[in-house]
Amino acid sequence: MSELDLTTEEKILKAAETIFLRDGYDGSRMQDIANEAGINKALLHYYFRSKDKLFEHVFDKKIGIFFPKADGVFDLDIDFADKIGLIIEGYINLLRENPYLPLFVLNTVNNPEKSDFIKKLPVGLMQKIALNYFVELQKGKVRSINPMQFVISIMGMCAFPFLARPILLSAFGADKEAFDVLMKQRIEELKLYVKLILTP
Amino acid sequence: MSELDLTTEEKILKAAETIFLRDGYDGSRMQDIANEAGINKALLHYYFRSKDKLFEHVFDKKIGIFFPKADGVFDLDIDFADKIGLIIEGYINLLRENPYLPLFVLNTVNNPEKSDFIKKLPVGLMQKIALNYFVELQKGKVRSINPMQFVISIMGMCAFPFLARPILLSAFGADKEAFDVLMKQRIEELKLYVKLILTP
DNA sequence: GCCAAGTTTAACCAAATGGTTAAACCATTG
DNA sequence: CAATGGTTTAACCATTTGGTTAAACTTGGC
Repeated sequence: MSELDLTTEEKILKAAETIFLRDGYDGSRMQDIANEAGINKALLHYYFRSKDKLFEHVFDKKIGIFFPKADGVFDLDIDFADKIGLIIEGYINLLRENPYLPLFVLNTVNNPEKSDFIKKLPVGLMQKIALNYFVELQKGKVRSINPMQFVISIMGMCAFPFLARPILLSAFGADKEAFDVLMKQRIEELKLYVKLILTP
Repeated sequence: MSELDLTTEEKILKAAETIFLRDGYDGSRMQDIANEAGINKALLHYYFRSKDKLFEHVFDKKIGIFFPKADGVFDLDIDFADKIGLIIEGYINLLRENPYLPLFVLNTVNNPEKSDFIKKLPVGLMQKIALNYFVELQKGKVRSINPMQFVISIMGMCAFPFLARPILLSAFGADKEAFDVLMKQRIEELKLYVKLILTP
């Protein structure tokens, strides 16, 4: 099935993702999305009634990617640090494929006009990590720090470079390829951090 | 000098900061800024010729805050880890006063239409930290990791919670006050992280 | 008091933008 | 083949938006 075999609805959604993620909600024009999809602007309103509705479709899809499940990890018979390491590896590789995702999600949840969307956030994994940290803490197996701080640190160290990419490229004079190498390297780097931080 | 004693230009700039930081460039209306400043919309164009020009003024001011200097720190006669600790403390307290600053800056530098602004970034401190890390590394005083990774981690762990605030409040059922407590606590938390990561 | 310069305002304008409508097109089915 | 229902388009509409203009207002110097 080639690119041209997509249904109109799929073409619209794909185009909407491209434009919304690149330009943000306010910066996106329905005409731009129509052009990107190679169709008439009125067709957008035929399939999705309004810009808001179309955006919500895109957001609902993307939010599930940004907040992955990773349930299986906690059933594995390995150290807590190794479980976190697996989550980090999966997450950075996910963001390497979706570099604009973090800024898109953060903009939406910080937009006063989109505050309803906050209820939709599937924060289960974040809570699960904090909870498991707490359990390990009780067992005296990890350093005594606030589990919430730990979760924030993990998420931030994974997502921040993708948010600040233009700054990093500018500060360190790197290019796209160098950035991707840096992110691959970062996986092992963060696994080390985690072991250091967790060791009581 | 009360709030009402501000000159018109100062009132405009203050209002523009409020609106641009809250709503972003595309989400901001010149009329909203005029209302916030308590003046006529045409006055905006009298003092600053266009929305772009006004935005640039705000950006130039804010970018200097987001990228602080902190030069003095490196002349102090203390451990490298303590120098980084001081920078972290200053930076988190800065962001506590300017919680919308990180998203504002990241949006601007990620905006394809504002790519020129990237040249303006005063990334001196970032480079200085990386360089000093490298020097310490030569002396065998810190763990052997990539200095760039270290800088990214520090920045990310400081700035990310302010970017993801709505997510954190949602995930952990916290309120504004709890968040600020968490950020104050985070200063000591990050100082600990740094010591752990740096110790060879 | 009055002139000149800077300041502020109301009214206005053209372009952009989200959305609508009615007609044309096309594929399926009786 | 023609009727039907879903699909696509061009043209159109109302509102919003950044920006302009010309007149009114204020202030400082003579």
